[in-house]
Amino acid sequence: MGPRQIPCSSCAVRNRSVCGALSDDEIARLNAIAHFKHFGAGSVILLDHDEPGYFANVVTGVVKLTKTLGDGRQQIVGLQFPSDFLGRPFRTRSPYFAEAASDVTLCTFERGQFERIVKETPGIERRLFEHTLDELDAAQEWMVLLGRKTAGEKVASFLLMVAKRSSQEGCAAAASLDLVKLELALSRSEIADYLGLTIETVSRQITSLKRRGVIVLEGTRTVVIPDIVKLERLAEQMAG
Amino acid sequence: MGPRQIPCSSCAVRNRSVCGALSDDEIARLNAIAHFKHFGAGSVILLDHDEPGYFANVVTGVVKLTKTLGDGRQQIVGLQFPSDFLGRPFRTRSPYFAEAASDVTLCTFERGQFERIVKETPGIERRLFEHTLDELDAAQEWMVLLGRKTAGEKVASFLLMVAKRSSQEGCAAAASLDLVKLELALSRSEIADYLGLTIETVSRQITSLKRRGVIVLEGTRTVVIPDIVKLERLAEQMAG
DNA sequence: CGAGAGGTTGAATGTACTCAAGCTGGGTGG
DNA sequence: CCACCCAGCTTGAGTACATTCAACCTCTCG
Repeated sequence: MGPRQIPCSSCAVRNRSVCGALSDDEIARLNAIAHFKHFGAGSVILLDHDEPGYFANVVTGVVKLTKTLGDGRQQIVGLQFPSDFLGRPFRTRSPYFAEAASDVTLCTFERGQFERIVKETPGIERRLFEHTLDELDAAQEWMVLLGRKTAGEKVASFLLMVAKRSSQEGCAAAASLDLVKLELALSRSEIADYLGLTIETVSRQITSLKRRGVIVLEGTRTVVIPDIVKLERLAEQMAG
Repeated sequence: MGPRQIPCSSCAVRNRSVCGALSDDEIARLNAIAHFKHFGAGSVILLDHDEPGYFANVVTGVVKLTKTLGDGRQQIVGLQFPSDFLGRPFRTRSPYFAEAASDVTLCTFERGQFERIVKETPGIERRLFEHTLDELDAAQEWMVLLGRKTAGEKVASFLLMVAKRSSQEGCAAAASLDLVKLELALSRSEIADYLGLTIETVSRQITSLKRRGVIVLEGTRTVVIPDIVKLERLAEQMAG
């Protein structure tokens, strides 16, 4: 948990994270308080209703944000990929439970120090604001999925979303759109909690996509998408 | 559409809106560019994918924010009550369709002028940020409802949310919690679009609540809640 | 080789949807 | 003043989609 292992200049998420578009001086100040932290798949990052000790950029891996009802029903309300920012500025309590969906590396900033720097550097606050707006857009987009899409459309939309976020990581290399290959960070049960479905329904829909040749499975977590346009059509109108 | 008809000092939403906690100077600058606009129930406030000409505080009435799928399926992704802020700062295109659910009064700020003032007064940007965080919280809370709650729980949760937001308006007077009376701004069809249900299901659930004495209807849009605690229980576990 | 977690598949069930008819209240015109 | 109309809402019957319950498969790990 020592100081960051790599300089910001060679950080994989430097440009897309809140650190993007900051001046050298601003970066330097953040760098001074940054510490890398590693979390094994399944480990808890942030407790519900807890006061988080730090903010963080996701550097590698996927973090899932979960809300739970009194009787145990769960809903994943957000997935964070590399370059996403973890933590609510100006809020003392976390509204969700954060857990490492895969092995995760975070670039953390101790709460008090971070808030002090933010107060003095308006550029950072602006970046945080933009990230929050992105999160809001994603949440409202997902509301449409949860409220109005069929199980088939939900699963197709989920695969598309993962494909898009994953291809961002490897720069624009995978932007060719043909023959996308992706690794699912989530189990079937987690996918179900993200889509508002049950495990069995998710499994059946994935099988159905496989049978129709829309996707090819290698094992249970590696998905190849031969024709992403076909999948896109299925994400909005399952009939097509 | 002239300049604001009332001074900020006597504005009904002054304290809770983005104008709250601003200095006299900051308020004065906003006031200088503020214009009231009225919208009849059902009229369009903002087109999907459009570049909005202004930002605004909701002063009276309710604004609904809608997203639509290719085949016409709709989902309301947000409801804005008095003191809520309309418009995405730093974004040029609106991600949703905004419509007056009831008669609405907005306190508008012309886009360019507003952005100039925001740039010069960090206090305002901070307030906008806080409002965006509230919106994100609400969206994620609603994701749980859409993904994991039953029809009965959804309708109960909806009534509770309206009760809470409405009682805020009349100060804390209605905070007594006993015998809450509220006016629904939304039609059954709009409630359905907010809850991810059909008209018929919403109607049946409301009827069921009525039969069980949890609510009393006066006409179709006025709801009396004799025992709000009972409704709260139904919002999380319909069995209870 | 056995155990167990994660995943798939099958059959039966149930919740919410669809389709359809009927009701209610406000507004209009005869 | 009443009859009529229409939109919004309610109610009913049948259906479909996703869920539940259960069995089985498959891989990994000890």
